[in-house]
This record gives sequence, C-alpha cells and structure tokens, in this order.
Amino acid sequence: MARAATTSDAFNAIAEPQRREILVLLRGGERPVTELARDLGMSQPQASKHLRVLREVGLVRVRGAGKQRLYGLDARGLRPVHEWVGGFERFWNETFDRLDEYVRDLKQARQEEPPDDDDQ
Amino acid sequence: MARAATTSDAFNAIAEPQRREILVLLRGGERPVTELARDLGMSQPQASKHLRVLREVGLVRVRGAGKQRLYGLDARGLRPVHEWVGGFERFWNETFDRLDEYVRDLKQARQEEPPDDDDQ
DNA sequence: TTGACACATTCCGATACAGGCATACGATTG
DNA sequence: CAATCGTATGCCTGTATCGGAATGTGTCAA
Repeated sequence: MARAATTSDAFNAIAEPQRREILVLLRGGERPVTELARDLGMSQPQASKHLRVLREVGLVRVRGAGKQRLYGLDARGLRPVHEWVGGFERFWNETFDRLDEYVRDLKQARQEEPPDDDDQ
Repeated sequence: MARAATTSDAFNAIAEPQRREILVLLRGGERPVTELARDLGMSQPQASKHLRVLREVGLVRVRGAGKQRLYGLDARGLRPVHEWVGGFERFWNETFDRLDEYVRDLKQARQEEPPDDDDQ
C-alpha cells in the first residue's frame, strides 16, 4: 500500500496550498477556470485538476454557463474539519508548560463525574 | 516537482488519518511510542515515523523518560488551521441554494463601506 | 560487558501525487 | 459544417510519501 488518496476527503484536499487559495478566491463568488488560473498564476490544466479534486470531495460545485464553467464554493465539507480541529482548542489555549498539569486536572475531573468519551 | 512535503506544515500533517488518531490519543496525556502503536494497531516503526512528522511540524514534543520517550501534544500549531477553516464558517451556515445571493449581498455591502481585503 | 528493552532509522516496493505539455472535448459563433 | 474559445483529460517525469522488514542506537540492569 501507499499514501492515502488526496481525493478522499476534505483534510487532504486542503493540504494543498494552491487548493486553499482557490477556495479563498471562491469566497468572493463563482468564477470560471481561466480566471482562477490567471489570478493564481497557475496553468489552466493545473487549475482544472485542482478543481477536480475539490469537486470530488464536495468542496466545490460547477455550473455550466455557455462556454464557461463557473465554479462555486460549497463549504459544508469544511465543517467537520473545523470541528475536529476545534477539539484541540482548550489545549492551545493552555500555556505549554502547564499542559501536563492541565491534563492531570482533566483526568481527575473525569473521575468525579460520569465519563465523557468525546473521542474522534 | 511533486506534492508539497508532508513535513512542511500542520495542514499536511493532519491530512493523515493515523496522525489524527495519534493527536486524539495524546489529548489524554503523554504516551510512549509502543503504547501508541499498540492502541492504534500499527507497527512501532510506523508510529515512530508518524511521530517524527508531527514533531517536525511542531504538533508534538518529546521527553526522554528512562528507556522510554514520552510524546505529548503541542496543539498550538493547530490554531492557524482552525482559523483558516473558520474563515469559511459563514458559508457553510448559509443554505446552499442561497449561496450566490448571499455572495451578492456581501459584495454590495462592501461597496458601501471602505474595503476589507480579508484574504489569505 | 552483555543482554534486554524501547525507539529510531534505513532500505525496499508500490502508489500517487504535482506540474508541464499536448490534445481531446463541448458549446458557441460564423 | 468549420473555426474558435473555454475546459478537461492523458501522458510523462520527478518526487514524496506509506507500509513492511531489517537494522541501528540509546538506556538500563545484571
């Protein structure tokens, strides 16, 4: 086996800096491929390929408009990512030095209440 | 050239499902390599490799404890990720059908105020 | 020192990615 | 229909993985 396919989920899709830039641009509204390619300084085929990945993970949708194909943002797939990362918020808010102590406090608090089990 | 190195930033580091699982486990406190490998059903070398990547992007720190090496979470590197993804929150909260209309409203609102320019 | 334990590193094979280039495809226009 | 514009796809190269197996390294105990 080898690396996980980039086309599989939103986490992989946004691991690519250029794809992140595409998504940022699309926050401003729908755009045709050529325009995206020009604004980001990449070739048209490259833009199409990145858009294909984004489409396959559902972060982007297409709409034919004459000769053009307008790509638009569909950010719903980013919500799970945001939630997963958000699960670490209390840790980056803690001082680095206090981390272990904090974790100990957490463990103790859990033993005094019914378990929480908020994995994943 | 090929894909951006996995070792480069947090976005790439968390694109790997197994590395995400490691981070989740480490929320419970420091752990030695073998224990992580066992709990996640992966080989010890694989665990070490993933931990190396996480260490290089700064999401994890190590501490020698006798024969063992205790890995602990350092979630500060996840904050920029959370913020970047959070920049799309207003979009996934909008109904899909209303997206374009919403974008039009945004554009109009911007023209009535000094520009905002919140890219990146 | 020797042995044992806990990890890290290296080498291997397979995969798959990003980027460049050429080309095929679809819709519009003439 | 032919020409053209806007995109998508295929092929190729170089590189970067992930996973497995074997081996190297560091620490402690006898």
